Amino acid sequence: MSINPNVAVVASLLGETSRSTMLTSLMDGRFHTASELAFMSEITPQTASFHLSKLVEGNLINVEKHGRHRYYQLANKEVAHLIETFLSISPPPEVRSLKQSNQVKLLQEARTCYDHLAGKLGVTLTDSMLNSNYLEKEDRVFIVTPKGEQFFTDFGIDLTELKKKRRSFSHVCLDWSERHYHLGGALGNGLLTHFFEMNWIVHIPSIRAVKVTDSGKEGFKQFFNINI
Amino acid sequence: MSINPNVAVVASLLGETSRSTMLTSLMDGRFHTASELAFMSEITPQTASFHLSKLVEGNLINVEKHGRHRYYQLANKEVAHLIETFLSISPPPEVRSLKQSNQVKLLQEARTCYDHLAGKLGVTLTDSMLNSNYLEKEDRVFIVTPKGEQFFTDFGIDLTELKKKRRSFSHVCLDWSERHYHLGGALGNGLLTHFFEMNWIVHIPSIRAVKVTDSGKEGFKQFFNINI
DNA sequence: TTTATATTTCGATTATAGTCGAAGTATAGA
DNA sequence: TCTATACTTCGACTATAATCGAAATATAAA
Repeated sequence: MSINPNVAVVASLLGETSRSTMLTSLMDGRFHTASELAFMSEITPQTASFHLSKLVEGNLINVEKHGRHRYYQLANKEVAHLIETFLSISPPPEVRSLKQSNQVKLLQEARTCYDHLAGKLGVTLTDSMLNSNYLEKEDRVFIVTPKGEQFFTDFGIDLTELKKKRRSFSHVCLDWSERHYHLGGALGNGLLTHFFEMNWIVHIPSIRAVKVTDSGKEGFKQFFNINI
Repeated sequence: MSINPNVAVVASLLGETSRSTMLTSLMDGRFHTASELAFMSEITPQTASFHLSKLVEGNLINVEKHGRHRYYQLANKEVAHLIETFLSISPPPEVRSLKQSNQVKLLQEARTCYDHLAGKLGVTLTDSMLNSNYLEKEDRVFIVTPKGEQFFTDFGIDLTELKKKRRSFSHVCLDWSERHYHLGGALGNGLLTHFFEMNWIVHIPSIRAVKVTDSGKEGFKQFFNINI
């Protein structure tokens, strides 16, 4: 029977890898569904459900039910601030072997973040589209300019089709390893899918890293002025 | 293989009750020995040793070896700030029964903190001694005034004896439930011991709370002008 | 209505962290 | 030198948290 505030109660919620991954994913300030969070932290929906109810119980996140989806969000700014403090003092992922060290390098270079492109390639690509005035950043979303509409259509992306999808069309996604944002949402996913279709990038087995192929190098240079 | 900073590594160190109690105890900014910290978190020295090495490993605390003692301290201001953030958002200890609720009330009223008096009584007593000019607060220690030396001697405390002890003579101890400081160190312990000897206070079994006896009520009124 | 998808609940398994007793090392003090 | 104290290491035990398969529930889509 102690009398001090129980620090361990909240801290233990953050002290588990799956939960801390979920919370870090929620640091973009957006709503995420249970399945998204499960996928991002590489656990089954059952386990995610288990963790999410703990986080709700502990007042670290809120949930809104819409149809069969549950939308989760960080509970308040204090929680976001707490996680930010942790992110700033926490060590980068442990590297115990040459293999892991190489994997980290590959992941830093180019990887998928949920269902769009992240890592240095993701950031560079987003910057390129901003510089070319295909996109304009507005707070937490990216707006496709008229010039951009033309470009994406020519490039082979069906914007009308993407807009139909019942999900965020185009939003800013924060990347805590690069400490910079990149393009997410349906458009981010559309581009990623198209890069795979055109064989510009290929999956690297067992991790989320992707590798730019020779034709990809040409393509990124020609269409986005990116040298890889 | 993730790429984000590993929040869970640090958080899990805080997410265990014994360790968070130790860290909270270290929030007074002073050095504490392994045995002190073991006692405060109510675990054996072996278990404390186990936890303390984890905390050192995780760069949350520092250790200095002097003779057969190990002196532990929070590693830096960032750590202190982190724990402070947690203390401010953490819930008070869980109360699951009427019995526990009563225990919390008793602990709030008067209890021992390591080896001196804390709770409302500890704070009131310290305030009284400051108001009567027996003590003067200077940063993190209390200075005994000439008037205070006279008082403590008359009261039956052997200051010369207490000063001989190889420990802090008189320091400020922070109390996170009262959010206020009180007297700790050899003098704090000397007073506590004397209160027990004179039967002003008695232990309440199984918790660290103490109860003021009838003669204690008279005594505190007469010597310290405290109404209980 | 039927089928597919999102999520939760239940039950069982597994891994591991916290715990302490026993024994060891190091230092202080007599 | 001997004894007491402070602390650590080792080994074993235990409780519990994270995990997932299977199955249930709720909603959307066809």
